[in-house]
Amino acid sequence: MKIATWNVNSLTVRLPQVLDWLQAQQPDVLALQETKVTDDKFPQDAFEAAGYRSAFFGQRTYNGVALLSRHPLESVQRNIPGFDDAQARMIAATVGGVRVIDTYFPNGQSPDSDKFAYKLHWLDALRAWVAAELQHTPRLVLLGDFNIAPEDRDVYDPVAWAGQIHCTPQERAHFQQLLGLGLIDAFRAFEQAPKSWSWWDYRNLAFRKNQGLRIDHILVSTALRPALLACSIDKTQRKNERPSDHAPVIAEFAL
DNA sequence: ATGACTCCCAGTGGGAGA
Repeated sequence: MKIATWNVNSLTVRLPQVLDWLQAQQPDVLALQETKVTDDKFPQDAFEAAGYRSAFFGQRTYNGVALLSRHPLESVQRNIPGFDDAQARMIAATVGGVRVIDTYFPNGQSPDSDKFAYKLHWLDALRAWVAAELQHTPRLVLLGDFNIAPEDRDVYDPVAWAGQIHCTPQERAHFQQLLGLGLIDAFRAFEQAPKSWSWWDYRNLAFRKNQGLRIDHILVSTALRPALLACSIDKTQRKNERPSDHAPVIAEFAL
């Protein structure tokens, strides 16, 4: 079983690439972020023709998440229960007995902004809910665009980024608290090349210079860890003519 | 370097992203 995540930065713009990628990679589940489409405009038929069911939760202009799956999507949950949120940032479903939680963490803008306070509150709510979900379904995957670079080795220039958004001690502490629930960073469960990123700024020829951050993650519960076979970032997508600024991350399981 | 790019909604510019 192959489970992947990809921030597509507008599904309207990226739909042809997503369809091509599904065809090439044949993931069982693909979690999308920043779809930026309302539910009435979600391209459900195009995915169905490609062999994928979908569950989606979007809004105009910003945010928006969706799950594509070759298998039935059960117990679909949109946004964090009990957390009043005007932004579409989470969708979860159970696929083959695995709870799959697709998240688009708030960006946070800068540590002194209201958006940063919102990010921290959102993280509190997410952690509490994921803890409860783990009790209910121990086989769980939490994946998506976390907008957190967990360690200095996940940042191309850790000195320049020290204390900046994505790299603040508060955000990194939250990431560690998520791991503390009984989750493993799938990418770091295997040997990886140094300077592995999942996002590169569109500006400054950042991709060509390999100046990026690793902020897209797949966290796997301890109950599912024995089945985890591999985890990788697909950099080839960034070489498209009109790429997303994020690359897909893929985890493979013996399931 | 106060920037650079891309997307969106807009409308001949500006906000947001990360």
